[in-house]
Amino acid sequence: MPVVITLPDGSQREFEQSVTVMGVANAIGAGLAKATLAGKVDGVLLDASYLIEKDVQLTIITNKSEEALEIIRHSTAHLLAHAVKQLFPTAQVTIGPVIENGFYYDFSYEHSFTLDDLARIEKKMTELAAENHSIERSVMSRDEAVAFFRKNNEAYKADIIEGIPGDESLSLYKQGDFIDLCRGPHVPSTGKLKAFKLMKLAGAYWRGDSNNEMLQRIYGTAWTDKKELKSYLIRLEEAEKRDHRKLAKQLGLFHTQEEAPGMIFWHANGWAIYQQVEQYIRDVLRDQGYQEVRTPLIVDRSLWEKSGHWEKFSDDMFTTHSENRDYAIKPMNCPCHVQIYNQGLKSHRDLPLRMAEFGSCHRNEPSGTLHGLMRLRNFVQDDAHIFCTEEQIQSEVSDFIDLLYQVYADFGFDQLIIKLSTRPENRVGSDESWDKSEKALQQALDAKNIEWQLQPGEGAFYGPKIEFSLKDCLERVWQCGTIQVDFSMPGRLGATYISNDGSKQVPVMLHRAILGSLERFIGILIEHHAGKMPLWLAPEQVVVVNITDKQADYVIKMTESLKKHGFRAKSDLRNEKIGFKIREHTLQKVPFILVVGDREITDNTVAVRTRGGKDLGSLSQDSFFELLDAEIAKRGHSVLED
RNA sequence: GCCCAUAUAGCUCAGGGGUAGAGCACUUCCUUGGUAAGGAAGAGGCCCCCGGUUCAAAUCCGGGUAUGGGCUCCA
Repeated sequence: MPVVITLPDGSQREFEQSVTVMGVANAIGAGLAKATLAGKVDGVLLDASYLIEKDVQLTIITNKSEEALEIIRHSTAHLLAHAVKQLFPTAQVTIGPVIENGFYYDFSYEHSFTLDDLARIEKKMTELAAENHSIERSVMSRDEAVAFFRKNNEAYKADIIEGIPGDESLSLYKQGDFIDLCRGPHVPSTGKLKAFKLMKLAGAYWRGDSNNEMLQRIYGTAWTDKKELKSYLIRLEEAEKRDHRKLAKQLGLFHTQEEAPGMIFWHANGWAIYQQVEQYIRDVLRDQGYQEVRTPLIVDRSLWEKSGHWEKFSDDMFTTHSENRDYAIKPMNCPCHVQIYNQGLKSHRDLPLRMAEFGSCHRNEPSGTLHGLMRLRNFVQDDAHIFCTEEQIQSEVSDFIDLLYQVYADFGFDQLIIKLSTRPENRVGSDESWDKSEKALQQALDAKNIEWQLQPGEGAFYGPKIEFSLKDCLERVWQCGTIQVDFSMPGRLGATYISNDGSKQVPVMLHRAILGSLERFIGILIEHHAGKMPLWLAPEQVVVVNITDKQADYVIKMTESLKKHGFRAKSDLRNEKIGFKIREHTLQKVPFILVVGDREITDNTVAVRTRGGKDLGSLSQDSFFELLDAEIAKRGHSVLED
């Protein structure tokens, strides 16, 4: 039967009979055929070997196509498994998906792979690619496939297939003597895979369940050509230079040590940033009608039993005792806030009541999860709880989201990842309340045209939540802000208010944080700015340097004047050449360097240089102060930056 | 918590069964130099901790701890 193929440019080609994607490419030209990786047939990605039997729209996928990378990475994952099976025949394959910038493959193998093995595997992959094995698709029934993989001692694969409905047929891909179950599509032959690199070894639980065996995961990256690969590796290297732990050492921000794992020793420079952030949020919250409070660090176990945390999280809480009483070091502030709320009778007229605290919390996080400033055992949140009625949830959530966006913009963030997590299986509260509050959260997001992802079943046991996340320098996602509805705790801890009909009611509680952990937020902030903090946050804003000893008095006077005006400034009077001092302060990322020589003294000015190396010329003290004030007022919206 | 790797001077790192190495930083001296490294000399080490093997361990082996990369978890 003749088929008509419509190409992306609208042109049509007619074939006498059914034709493969590759066949069409060949008909168009040998060059295209050589470049063909796969085809998109009526919008569906399929192998180049796919036989077209009816009239279709066809896009030939080559290296230049948007879809090429995914296919290449997928095929490279297979190439990895192929190589591993050749070198380690008793290793069992499991799954090997494509991820951002690459792929991984999980293996079960009696011995641990070493870094040397990794190099050997990569070499074998290169060989297999050079041998240019054709990659052939075939189809099996589910039961055949199970039997096939069982026979080949691939228990994991067989398990995966057994989970697939029995009436479905499955596609298998064969390259050389390696056969894997796969949906496809794949490149036509291993020779198409030219730019890949194995990146790291890691452990990963079978089926993502920590009760299961730990498999060995090999991560790799793959690109359309060597140049792309190289530029990716360079980008990675650059990103690693922005690591907040590295910058913390270089800039003297904080340190950690063995005696206090998961806790931070803030140095003067880091603490200056921290204080700016905290004070900024404090001002914002006060303007938004929050009251700031302070509650104890250590609280009797009985309160945590009442709140339900003891039962669920006692293993993760630090405890202490004295005079036959057990205490927990608080892992969160909310039960204490309810205690403040409970002092004195509350009326519906008091609601919404917004209570904030920069409370220091401790959680005994598992050792393997600690990570720089991002995941700690001691952290401070810009935590607050809003006691309100169910009717007030929506507007409180809406106001909160507006506030959060405003704050993030002030810090220079515009890319947020937003997720809505809904009711989990184990939960408290009526379905009606869940319906209402999930809807309130969703509507608040939708009303602002915010893009968000749904995470069904991922809510807390006491209510649904919205999470606001940012990425670190290596694109890892960290939750920062959040707003959570809580139906449970106010009731458990006896919070009530008198409603307008005179009856006692239990308020709803909204847990909310804009930045989340200040430590984590500052970590991301450091990476986001690569250590070059915007002027309002910079630990040292200005350094005044003399050229020779002659200008020392003028420099000291200038520095004092800067300090008096509230700027963070210091003098550098060391007996060093001006170039040396400039280099040092530039590397320390001080936003402004003021150079004072005899000329400046004569003219009563300062020569202003930015850390980006820009010369702003000689300015009078007043005009420089104006420049600083204007720049500070812009916060993260600055355009002057370097 | 689990898997893998790492731990040497203040920092970045090299080395390796028998006096511990470099660069930068630091101290002192010389130098007073106009926009990213002036010169010379000097000082600096529980080679993460605890065991074992060995005539001898920083080095090899075992166990801890911390850190890094993942996985799981995250009120």
